[in-house]
Amino acid sequence: MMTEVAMMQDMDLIDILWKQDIDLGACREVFDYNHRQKEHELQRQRELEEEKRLHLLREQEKALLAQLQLDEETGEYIPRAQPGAQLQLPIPPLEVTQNVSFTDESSDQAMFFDDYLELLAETFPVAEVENIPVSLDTTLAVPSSSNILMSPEQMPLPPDSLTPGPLPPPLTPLPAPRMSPDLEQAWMELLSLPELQQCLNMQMEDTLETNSYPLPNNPEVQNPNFYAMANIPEGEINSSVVCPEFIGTFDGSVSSMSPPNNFVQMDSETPQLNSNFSSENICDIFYPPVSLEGSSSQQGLEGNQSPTTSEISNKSSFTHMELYSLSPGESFDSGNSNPGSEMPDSDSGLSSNTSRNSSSPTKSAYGDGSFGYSDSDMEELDHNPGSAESDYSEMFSLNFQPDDLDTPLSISTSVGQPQQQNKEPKQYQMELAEENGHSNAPFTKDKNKKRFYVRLPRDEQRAKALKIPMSVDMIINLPVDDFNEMMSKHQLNDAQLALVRDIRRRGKNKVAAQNCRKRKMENILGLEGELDSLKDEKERLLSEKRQNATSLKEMKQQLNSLYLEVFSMLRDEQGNSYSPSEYSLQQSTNGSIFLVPRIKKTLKSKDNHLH
DNA sequence: GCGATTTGTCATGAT
DNA sequence: CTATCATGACAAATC
Repeated sequence: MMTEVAMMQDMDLIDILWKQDIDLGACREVFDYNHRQKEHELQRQRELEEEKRLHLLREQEKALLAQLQLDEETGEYIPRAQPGAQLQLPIPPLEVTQNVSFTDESSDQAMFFDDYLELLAETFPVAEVENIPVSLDTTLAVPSSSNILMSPEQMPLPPDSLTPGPLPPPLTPLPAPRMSPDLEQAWMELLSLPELQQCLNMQMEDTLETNSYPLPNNPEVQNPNFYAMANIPEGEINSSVVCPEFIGTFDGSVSSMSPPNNFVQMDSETPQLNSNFSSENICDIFYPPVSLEGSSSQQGLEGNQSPTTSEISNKSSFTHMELYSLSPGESFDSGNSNPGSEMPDSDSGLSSNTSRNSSSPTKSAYGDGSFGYSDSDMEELDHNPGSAESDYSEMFSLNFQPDDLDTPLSISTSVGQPQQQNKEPKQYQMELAEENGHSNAPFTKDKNKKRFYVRLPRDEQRAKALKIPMSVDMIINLPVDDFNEMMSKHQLNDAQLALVRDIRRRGKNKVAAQNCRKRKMENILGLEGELDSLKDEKERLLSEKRQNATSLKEMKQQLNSLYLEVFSMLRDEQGNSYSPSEYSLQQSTNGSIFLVPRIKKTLKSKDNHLH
């Protein structure tokens, strides 16, 4: 507790410094595409200033860290038993500063990673599409500007004493980003969706209005951050870049993670607030797990690591730990994920050398709790590009899917989360890709890996992702009047409205399809029953026919026998019997009976009639 | 792994 | 014109 108090004080100092930085000129303009070059210059100047500030901060933090030691299990800082060991790391303090600044930004209450994620989720959909490219450019143009807010570690550039020795190695070896061009292209396509743009614009306005952000004028500030955050997944590497410390600590893993150029640049370039924000978020996402997990699943890896690296990791984790300890990790998961669960993934990622490490943590953050979102995200991208959550999940999933979820998954499992959760994002992405019709290689690749989990209702996921304030049941089942009334009560952006309409349409159509199939089945059953009855009727009639034929035949026989009997009794004038072959008996209309010769039969009958 | 069935969704036409 | 319903067709999921 004592340590926390000290930390808070330190954070206040950092916060002040940070605000100063902001005042100095960390403006949204930095993100503006047009202002890139200007910003570039400004950033260089800022870098110098930042370095100075960083030194001050480092000293302060060092002092604090010297007294504090991170408890891996609890994630809390406690008075150091062995102060000497950790002294070497100035970087961790930097992270602390970041965290502090981060918290300060949010407000009195430290803004926790979860909060940021939520904010991201809310704002991202709104974020202007334009910002994205801008942010990228800016990042490229001004790599160092972020330093002010960002921990020096994050900054790739500063060769200063600030950067610890371990950092450089991982960075340099970083292979080309694993993100395939296809992924980037897919992502760009998503971003370029008109719906997404609308969403982004809409939400941007909303966020600006609602946001009590310390920076008064810069909506972009947030956007870039969010954007950067959103993009992070693509550039898993970026995260590593952003938080070189951890990377450095983790030998192979970090190296494996190659930050995409854009992402790296983005991180560095993002304006102070943004940069800090994004960097912090990223760091938080990735680091916390490391620090927390350090003992558990990653131990093996850590064990391999040199003691210095382990110490570094611990220190670095310090900031993250604080964040987690302070911030309710649960909130973090937009869906339901627990910070701890998330942590494992991230840790696994970090500890594991796989490039996904960074990505996995992010995923876990979203995916664990909200894999449901992943689907929604997928679809949201289709329908609603704006939803931050969806973006997150997608981005992560996209980034990670292609290569290897396996390793991270295993790690995550060690942490305690089921692998399935990790896989889910992929699956959702798959769906998304398919649904969207963006059958980019990354998306379609993994068709083999199909969902093992029970799929959550898509529309509910979508609704969650877009934070639609009513239940899907209500959306679907309310009468038109009530539905319109409800819609009028909630101010929804275009994306939300479109989604609500789609949900209602799909829901009703689903019911209609069910009824239709039910009716069809009923019709089939009815027709089958009718067929059976007709068959029975047929059988009955045939049987009756046969019976009638039999009786008819019998009657004919009786008649014939009777005829012969009568005929045999007839005698002519000489008393001879008539031959049945020569004569026949016929009855006239008046009832009299005539014996007619067969040959003359007709003639006789005529004669009889004539007479 | 494959085929059959179920289910969700979309497109389209009717109401 | 819009919303809803009905239904065939398709694809994914499930058995």
